[in-house]
Amino acid sequence: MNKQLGNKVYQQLKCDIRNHDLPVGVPLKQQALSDKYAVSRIPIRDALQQLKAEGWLVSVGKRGLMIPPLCADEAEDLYRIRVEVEPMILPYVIESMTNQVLGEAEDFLNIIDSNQSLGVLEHGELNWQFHAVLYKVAKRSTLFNTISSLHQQCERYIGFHTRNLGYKVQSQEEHYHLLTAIRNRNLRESQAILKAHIGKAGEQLTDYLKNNP
Amino acid sequence: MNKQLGNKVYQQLKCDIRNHDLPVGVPLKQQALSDKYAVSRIPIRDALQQLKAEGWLVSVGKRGLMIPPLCADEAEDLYRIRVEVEPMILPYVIESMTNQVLGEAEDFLNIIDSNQSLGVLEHGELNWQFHAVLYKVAKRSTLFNTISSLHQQCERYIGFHTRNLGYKVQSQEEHYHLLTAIRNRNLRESQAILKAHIGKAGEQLTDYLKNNP
DNA sequence: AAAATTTAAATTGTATACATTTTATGATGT
DNA sequence: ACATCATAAAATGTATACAATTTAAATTTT
Repeated sequence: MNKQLGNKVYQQLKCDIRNHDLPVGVPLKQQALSDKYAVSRIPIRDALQQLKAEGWLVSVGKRGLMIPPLCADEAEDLYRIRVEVEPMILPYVIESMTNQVLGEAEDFLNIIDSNQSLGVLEHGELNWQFHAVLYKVAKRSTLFNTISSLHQQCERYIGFHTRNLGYKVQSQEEHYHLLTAIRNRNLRESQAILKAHIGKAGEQLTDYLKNNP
Repeated sequence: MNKQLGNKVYQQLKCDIRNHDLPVGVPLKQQALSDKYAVSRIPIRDALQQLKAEGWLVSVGKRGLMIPPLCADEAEDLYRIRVEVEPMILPYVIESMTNQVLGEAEDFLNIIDSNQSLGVLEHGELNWQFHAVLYKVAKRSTLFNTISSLHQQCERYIGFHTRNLGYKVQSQEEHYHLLTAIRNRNLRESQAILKAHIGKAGEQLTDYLKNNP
């Protein structure tokens, strides 16, 4: 299961969708993509199907696949689910936490702090890396995969609220608090911080989307 | 996006996996499946990739895709997530509920009651139909899709606890209670019933799996 | 002119053939 | 006997070619 071209197309398309470089709501044509990326339609189809399975594309009748329009309801649902699900992994995280992993996580935060003018995409990626490195020590693959999937679905929306300089600063503050609570093996507090962290981001994003239809 | 053969293979494979008719943990060979179903490898690959995206198959290194072994931790995580997520849709369900949908849902329960000796597969399907018809009126596609995906991932595990005759009776009782609470537009009670309904099933299943390694 | 039917173009699905990669086998050397 | 490397076999990834389906256009009919 090592699709080289298929994977390349998959990555490229996902990147284009994240950057809003592709038209929303119109069906993608396999032929056009085949020409654009200079590969046959087989790897194109592989990439499209995978993107569909992950929610980056949705079918539009029998006409093909399209990039779904951004939707306040979707963002609201995704963040509200994350608020409930992500804290569920923290007991296992705290149970198995090591100093090495705490260090790795802190490194990600420092990288975000030091690079003042980070692109929206890079910031989102580093943000996920921070959370992921903590979640991974839990060794609960199902919980982790579910959380990871939710994060992926949120990716198209991040950037609408991370553009505010204010958000970035506050978000980092919450990250450090979370890290401290986990280091102290304080489950209740870490869960409360994470809940608030996700909930706040979700509310800001949802408000923005509702006011910019 | 209308794969006729691919879809047929997908359905058949999923059915075989659900019925535990296929060996677990060994990589599937595209060639063998191509011979078995008398179609080329292209639709086979489509089906495999879709099944992988939905968690019915997982990669085993670069050797291909295999049916993942059943795992108590996975069942535990899935049900605990469902306990938190599924009640989230009930406010919207109650808000938009109609008598017609209530009737449809009740029909499904009656079908389960009347057919005394229902196969595990059919019972699971009808059970989901009951929940789905209620959830659908909420018109929250993201929440619904997430719930649906979680249900799908649970499907391989159902049957381990639905074989007990006792469970079926109790489950139906809870279904009728849930329906009544929704009919009365009683949000708190309906959420409590649903939470308990899922939580109980999850515990029974997890206990069974932990005792039968 | 509007609706319905037919025809042509475009698009997707599938099969076959080939290329590439991976895995297994066996030879070689120490 | 064990490890290492070379070779062959198997399996997957990709391209091209063809078939079936769907969409659009054109024609006919009322």
